[in-house]
Amino acid sequence: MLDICQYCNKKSPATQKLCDEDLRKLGDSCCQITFQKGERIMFQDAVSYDIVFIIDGLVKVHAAGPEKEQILKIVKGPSYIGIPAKFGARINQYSATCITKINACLIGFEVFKDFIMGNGEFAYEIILELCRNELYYYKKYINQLQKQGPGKIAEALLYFSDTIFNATTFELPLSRDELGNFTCTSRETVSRIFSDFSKNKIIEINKKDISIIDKRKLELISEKG
DNA sequence: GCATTAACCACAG
DNA sequence: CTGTGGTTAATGC
Repeated sequence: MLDICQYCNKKSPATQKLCDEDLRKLGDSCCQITFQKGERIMFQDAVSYDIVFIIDGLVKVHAAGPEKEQILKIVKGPSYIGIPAKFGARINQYSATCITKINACLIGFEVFKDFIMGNGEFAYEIILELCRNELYYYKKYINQLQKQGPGKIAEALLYFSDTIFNATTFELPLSRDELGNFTCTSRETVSRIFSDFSKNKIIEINKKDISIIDKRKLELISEKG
């Protein structure tokens, strides 16, 4: 039982920097859980307890706005999701819901903090992940403010293709409504742009199965907004 | 003015 | 939940 983390072959880049003793300490505070699709793993407005590490699977990070729930990010494991929650505030500022079945580790905050305090390499890996996140948000911020519909959708499709699935063919993990929310347009706009892209042979789409046919064109649309 | 873009509404499948 | 059509409002020639 104490060795669960030592022999785990799904360590994050940060935990790979831990020595055996620390891994044993981590094992004591860590518990691995499977969540089913649709289950919520973090609740906005609840007290945050643990750092959540997604081993595999897709998670939707979202928060309540004045009118509706806003999808902030789609996260693919391996990735931490509870770090800003726990370090930034006592109360969760966002929720996280599983899009697919996922495996996750819940890590005790104190232990996690001890590693950051005591292990520079561990801390460095965590900072790397947080910085990449921040840069991603900068980019998404500009995308959403300055691009028109087709640019936003193209951007999202490329994101799924390049970052999430590493494939030109994939199953869209969101409904049209959710994709509209994620890209800051409406579900109707998503529908129209999809059929438009399809007519112009940029993508092939059948329900949620998407194939990117003309990636160049998609990149062009995304760049030009 | 006129064209473009996209949200909102409504209705059908 | 989706796709489509009409309407409306904002914005830019």
